[in-house]
Amino acid sequence: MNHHQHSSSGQIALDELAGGIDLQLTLASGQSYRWRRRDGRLFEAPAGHPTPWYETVADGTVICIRQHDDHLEYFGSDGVKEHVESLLRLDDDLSSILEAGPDEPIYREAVATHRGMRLVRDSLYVSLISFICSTQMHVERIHQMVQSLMSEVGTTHHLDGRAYHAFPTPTELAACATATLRGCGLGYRAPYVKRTADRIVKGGIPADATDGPYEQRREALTVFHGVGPKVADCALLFGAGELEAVPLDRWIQRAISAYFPDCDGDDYAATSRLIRERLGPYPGYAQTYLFHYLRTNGGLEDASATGGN
DNA sequence: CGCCAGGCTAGCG
DNA sequence: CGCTAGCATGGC
Repeated sequence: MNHHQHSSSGQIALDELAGGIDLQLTLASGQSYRWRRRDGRLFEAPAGHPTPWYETVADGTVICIRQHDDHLEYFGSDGVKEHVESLLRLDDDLSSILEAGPDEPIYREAVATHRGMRLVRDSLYVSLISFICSTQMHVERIHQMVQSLMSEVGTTHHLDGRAYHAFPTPTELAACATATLRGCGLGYRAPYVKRTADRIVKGGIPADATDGPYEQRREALTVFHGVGPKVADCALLFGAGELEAVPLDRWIQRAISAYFPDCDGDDYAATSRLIRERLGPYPGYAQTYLFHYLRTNGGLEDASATGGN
């Protein structure tokens, strides 16, 4: 299949992107796990520019992209440019979004350290399965699991003699034996993924999970096995462009006790409301900066000790 | 070796 | 309802 696809390529000047972009940071910050770096070392910073190629397949379109000093270079099958713009949220005015964030020292440190990280825009389905895999797991290993699902179960596309793997469709996942999914490293999450894929094949994603108020959509997504409020928030933020969503994972919970103790509510929904009020007009963006900063810079070590002020 | 990782489910009281 | 043991797996 996909025999002679037309290829397409081009450039996007960085000064056309308000706030610029750090491609490596954006694709290796634990938001999307569908990207493969061609040198196989996604989580090591590249030596310089141009960066290695990053590649994936979305909606049957092969997408390759790398960063130069003053532009992004893309290459792939027809429609690659539109997919790049959408997947990397190139329409976001990053400088305005980051500036509008909360006037909190920990947030400003995170932005100063990781400026250029954009949110991604995957599909709800891809994010849902990816984050079902994410529970009790390191970011690096989530990436291994998803990459394994793509290469073992997903459809292989070819462009100019090179092979690219797509994220498996619900039908492809549902057709897998649980043992196959365990073979991809999913562990106890294998039956969660299988049952969720089965359900999507039979009934799709319910309408109240894709339309309506944010909190209702988060609740609606929990009908899927292996999906609680945190996984639902990740799916909505990274897979449905819901910038209101603030996934309350261990790191953010710790940040709340250390920096925003008054936002510690009685349950997930209550804490979510309190912290969202605190994080400015784009809570999901602020959360992603905090998460990445705390996870990679040990930003909580000294904070809990110096309680005073 | 024991602990931890972008939590959730099931089974208790 | 609220509470929590158990869950697979690999890296440190």
